[in-house]
Amino acid sequence: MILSASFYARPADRVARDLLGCVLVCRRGGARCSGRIVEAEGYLSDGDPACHACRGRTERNAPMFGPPGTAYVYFTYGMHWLLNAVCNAEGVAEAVLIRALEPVDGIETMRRRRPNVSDVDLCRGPARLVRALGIESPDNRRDLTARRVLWIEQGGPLGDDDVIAAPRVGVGDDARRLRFCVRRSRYVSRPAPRG
DNA sequence: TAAAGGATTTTCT
DNA sequence: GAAAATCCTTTAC
Repeated sequence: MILSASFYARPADRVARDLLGCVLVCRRGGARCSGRIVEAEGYLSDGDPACHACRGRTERNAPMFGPPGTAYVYFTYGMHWLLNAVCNAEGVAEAVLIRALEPVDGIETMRRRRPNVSDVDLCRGPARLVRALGIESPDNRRDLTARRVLWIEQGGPLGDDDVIAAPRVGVGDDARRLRFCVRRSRYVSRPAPRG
């Protein structure tokens, strides 16, 4: 079952937790790839300096102000694309960064897209999973979710030991807020959060 | 195994 | 002009 907009119409920290175990599906170029979400990070609108929208709306972060369930894909560090799911009510700029997947379908396609990479590393990292799913393209700025190129399906229940809730230190020494990061035990993008 | 540094371009101040 | 929600390779231990 594909998650509805109402699933995302909540604070990003809650959505991040509930996205664990769900399956992210991407259909591009005739190939269908999917992976189970094992790490996600919520960015709240309430003064988080690491949130792209903390200084208001810009051309880049405009999708964050859109309806819940919108895909927000942006470019950073000169070479990486990152995927977010927009959360909370329309006009409230919150999102969940998808940080790592456990590959489910289309692994051969992922291997072609990421040659010379071990299976464990195919989707272990927010930029890595974007490459494995083939999301990088000139039409990144469009609403991939609404166009049904990209969607997230409901996952199975998680065990108590499956979920790790860890605060992540914000960007810069003056970070005033800890973001909420949730992970499962395998395929996490980093061994442990700082702080 | 861990740490450090380079790659590279968009965005905002 | 500086910083950025990162990744990959090299180097050191």
